[in-house]
Amino acid sequence: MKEKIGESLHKLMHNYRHQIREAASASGIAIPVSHIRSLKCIKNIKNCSAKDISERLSLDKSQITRVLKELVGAGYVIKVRCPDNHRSQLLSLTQIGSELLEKLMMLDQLAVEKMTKYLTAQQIEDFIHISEIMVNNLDQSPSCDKQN
Amino acid sequence: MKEKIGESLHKLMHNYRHQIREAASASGIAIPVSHIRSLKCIKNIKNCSAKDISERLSLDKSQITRVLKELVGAGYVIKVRCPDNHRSQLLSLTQIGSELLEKLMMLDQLAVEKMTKYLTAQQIEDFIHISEIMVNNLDQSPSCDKQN
DNA sequence: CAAAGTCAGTTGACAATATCAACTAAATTA
DNA sequence: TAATTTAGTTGATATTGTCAACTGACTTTG
Repeated sequence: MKEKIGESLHKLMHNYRHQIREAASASGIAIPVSHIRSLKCIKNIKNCSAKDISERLSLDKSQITRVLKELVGAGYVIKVRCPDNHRSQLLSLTQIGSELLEKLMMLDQLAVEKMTKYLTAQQIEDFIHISEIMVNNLDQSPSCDKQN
Repeated sequence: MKEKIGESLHKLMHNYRHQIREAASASGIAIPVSHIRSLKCIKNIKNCSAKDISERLSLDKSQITRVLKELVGAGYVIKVRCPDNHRSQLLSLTQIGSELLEKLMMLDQLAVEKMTKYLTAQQIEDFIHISEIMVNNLDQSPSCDKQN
């Protein structure tokens, strides 16, 4: 049984991402998933910096740099030098960035609704809980001393 | 709560794939995950064709063509024209392909063991079951009439 | 204070995964 | 036989992931 878990995850992930992209593009929004995830971080993290996103999403900081470059370029996000620490820079959503994210989050919610059809709240909760346990089990990987 | 599911999945997937890659490369094997998944298909599907892999893994057939090209080039897989249907070609593992896959599957099993630590068999089963429900919920996507 | 180290972010290079469209050759069917 | 379908290939390109070297700003420490 256990050995099916890997393929289940791959497939689920594939379908979920597909659903998100599809829904966005069906609404005339063309934006990669990583951009969406980054936007969410900026909204949810107080005084969010690039590093915060990188950590929250477990993505390489170089990837975040590039995502932000596009989001800033498109006018969805602005960077402000952090007044008390010139190394980091505070990110915030612009007006249109907020509006975009709002739409995207609605679409994401629809995707989740569709995905979790036939499931009870308890099942969903358990699922997330187990996911988190597994994430933690893998996180303290012995070869993960790098804290980038 | 529900809204956390997306990020949980992303993170879990990221860690799981990382674990697999890491374990393989720690054993001196350098091979992408998609190659491993394809090898598994060839082993598990009787008279496996490229199309079978593409369907089983929900991957684009062009991706499979390329993966197979490398696996054949590396001597892990051989293609034989299907005697009764010259359009398709039967895939099978070579000796070293089988040996490689055997090692890889052991590593994968270790990864799964690590990932599912602290989880009961029941929890794992439930998790997989719920995953499958969600996969199905997303599968009959209205915009998925393409049966590539 | 100045050299050495740390930290946040950037850049370049590249590997791996995903998507789409046009194409070939073989098989089906109408 | 002509039209269509099927399996696989190829080319192009987008997205995601990884690594290493680098800059500029802070911190530590001698």
